Amino acid sequence: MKVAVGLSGGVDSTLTALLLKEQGHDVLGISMALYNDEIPNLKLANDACYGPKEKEDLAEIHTWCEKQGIPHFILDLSEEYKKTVLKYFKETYLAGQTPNPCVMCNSGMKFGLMLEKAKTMCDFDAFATGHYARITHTDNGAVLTRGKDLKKDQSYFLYRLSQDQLSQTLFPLGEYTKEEVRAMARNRGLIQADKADSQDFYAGDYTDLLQTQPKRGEIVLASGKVLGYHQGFWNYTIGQRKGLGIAYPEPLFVIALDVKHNRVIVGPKNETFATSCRMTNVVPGILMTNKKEFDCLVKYRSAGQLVKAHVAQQGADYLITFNDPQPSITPGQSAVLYDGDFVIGGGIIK
RNA sequence: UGGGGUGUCGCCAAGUGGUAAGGCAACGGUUUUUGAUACCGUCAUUCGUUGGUUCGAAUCCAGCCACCCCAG
Repeated sequence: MKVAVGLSGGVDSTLTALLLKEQGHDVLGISMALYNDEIPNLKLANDACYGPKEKEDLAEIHTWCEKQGIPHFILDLSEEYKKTVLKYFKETYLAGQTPNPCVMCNSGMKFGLMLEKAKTMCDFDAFATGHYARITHTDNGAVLTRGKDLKKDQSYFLYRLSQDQLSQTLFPLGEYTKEEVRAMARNRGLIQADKADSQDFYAGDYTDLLQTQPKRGEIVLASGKVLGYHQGFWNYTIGQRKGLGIAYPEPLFVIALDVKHNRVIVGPKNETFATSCRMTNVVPGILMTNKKEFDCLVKYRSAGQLVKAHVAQQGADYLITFNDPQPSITPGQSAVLYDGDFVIGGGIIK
């Protein structure tokens, strides 16, 4: 089979390409170039998706592909990235919400525009990436499934993939743990084997991307009592504790952002809890077809735990009611619904 | 300038003769394909100041300084 592999230059995607090649597939590599110099002076960092370091990473992976005899295509998608991910990122923060850039990049760029563009340039039967997730094929269609390594599972970032996207995708690493992947990479002598693991969306100050001017506002308790000042509500996210700079008898967390008055509302831990939230812009998986109300597990923050909840459709949206009150449910973040390892669907918290 | 009170880390605050708790904040790190959370670590040789008593004081005494309150 002819397989196109999305290559970022890290251990995971590189090993993915190698494993597929070892399995006898006809492998070709595709990478996106996202950064052009339009936003100047961005921080040069080793482990971020977006930034000036990209050029170096692409050169490295290109060289590696040449040595492996893998055809490699670099697609310039910087304009598209700006129009989708960066715009979304900026608008969400300025609306007082917290974006999921990785989620949007996966569905819109990697499995979206990049895949489309690649198809116009070359021919392949399937698309593979180094994500830690699996796809279960059923009679009704493909179901996104958690990776075997639950510590590294990335299904949360992939829930917006459509049936069409899932059906042509391979996640070879979904069957392995990160440890096993690193070991396999070392055994094969991959220079990326011990590269730093996680990559941030952007390594520098987020205001570099928002391109806003500092604007002083109040940090207040729910009662309205002013405790301090900030330089723009968009620098905060709900649930945040660090960086408030306020000395108080107990730790304070951001509980709401008041965009209209440029105020950050804070409170002690017990004020961060809520029992329900509304989910909009929902992408239903096939397990959600014709279901208006059901119990399931929900992950409402990327590094969060799965928690029990009841989901009920309300017009175009869904109401999620948690069995136990949950801390810091954040508008803009994704809520992903699970049935065991299977992803039922997901949406954006309103 | 009569009376009373207070002065310990950026904020709050224990400690009343035996050699500076704790919370918050901050900083550093771990975890994390979202700057959340969580976790680990660091953070006053010094207690407004000067002098005295004592083997030994942040703790006792005296002067001074600062701030607060009540009176005038």
